[in-house]
Amino acid sequence: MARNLQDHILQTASALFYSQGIKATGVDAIVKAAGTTKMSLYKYFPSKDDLVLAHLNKSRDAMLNRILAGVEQRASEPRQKLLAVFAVFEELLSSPEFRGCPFINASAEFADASSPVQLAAAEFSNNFQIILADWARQAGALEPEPLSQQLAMLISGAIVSEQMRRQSGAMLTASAAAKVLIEQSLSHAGRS
Amino acid sequence: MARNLQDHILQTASALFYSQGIKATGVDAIVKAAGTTKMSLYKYFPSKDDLVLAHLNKSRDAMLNRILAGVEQRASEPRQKLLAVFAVFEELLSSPEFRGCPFINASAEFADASSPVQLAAAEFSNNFQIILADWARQAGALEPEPLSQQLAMLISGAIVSEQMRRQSGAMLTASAAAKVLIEQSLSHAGRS
DNA sequence: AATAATACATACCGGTCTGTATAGTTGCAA
DNA sequence: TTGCAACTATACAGACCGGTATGTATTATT
Repeated sequence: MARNLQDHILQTASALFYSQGIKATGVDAIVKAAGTTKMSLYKYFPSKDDLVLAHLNKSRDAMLNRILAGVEQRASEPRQKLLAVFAVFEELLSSPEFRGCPFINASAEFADASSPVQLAAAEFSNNFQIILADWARQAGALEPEPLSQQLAMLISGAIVSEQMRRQSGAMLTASAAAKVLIEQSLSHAGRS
Repeated sequence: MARNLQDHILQTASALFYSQGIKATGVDAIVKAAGTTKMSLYKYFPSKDDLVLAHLNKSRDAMLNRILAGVEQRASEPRQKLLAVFAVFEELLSSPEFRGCPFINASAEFADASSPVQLAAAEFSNNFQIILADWARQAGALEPEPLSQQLAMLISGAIVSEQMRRQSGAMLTASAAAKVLIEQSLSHAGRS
């Protein structure tokens, strides 16, 4: 299954952290689910915090890769990519295992603003928005940053909406709003 | 300060729950901060869960009242009200005590979808959106529900964006997007 | 066959969690 | 003055938390 024990522990912990929450998941539960012992876990991850950060890094990479791959197979032109992102997230939300955004959730669980967890969450948020801004720029948007931030907010909002009330069709409604914002932003660019 | 002990305990707990997170706040900390004892707390709130739900109900009322009052003093016409909501939230975000939305955070802390906490979060989300939909309807929007959902998602998205990266100016950018969406929605209505 | 690395088993540590039991103190009202 | 209710004080129960200590079995390398 897993190439080595370290990866296996991280994968098990990651699934539990996401599905049950980080603070709600004890080290004992991780060890039991992974079929190993605390000693082995603490050999690879000196503390639970280290394991949590590893989980967030892993989730960040997985999420960004999934977004990039999903968009790449759906669209080739920058403008279409901006819309394809919503289709990718629509797919994510429709999974029964969906439990919100790992980073939004982590940010809510760790209140301290100077926590490494908050930093990791902010890092993902930044990376994601840079990707959107690049596409917006390539599409010819006059002001790519505001547009990309707006699209990111629509996606975040749809995620938390769907998290609180399933089957609300939030991402489709968000996608419709995105269409309007993109069109308006690019038509402005065309005029200049 | 507080009219009676029960209210005082609830108020103290509410502040701690919001600023530190619910699971991160122990009953002992609440009791100590309120200057009372566990026995008194458990007299009025049979369990911590009851206290948490009371906190969410209190927050829901406070939030809805603040939104309604803030909008009322900023705008009189429905269309302006839809925009005034963003100004109210902009004010909320600028407070140094801002720590995100109590309901989004609670929803992230309690993973179980059937938890009463999730239900309370969904209830607030519903109430808020009904208010927005009413205004959208009064403003003459052809499809008030999608528009109100989109505005709500922009607000949620701006909240979590600001929570992860302070001073990002998210609510202002969200407000600009709202202007476009409202205008587009109402011009469509005018055509019919 | 000797060695070293890897993982397991089990018991334990101090501390914190929610919740309770028991006893003492205050203030007010009949 | 007596009685009663509200509140306080403190100690404790029982479970769980993150993390550690000690020792053993398995496996691969040399």
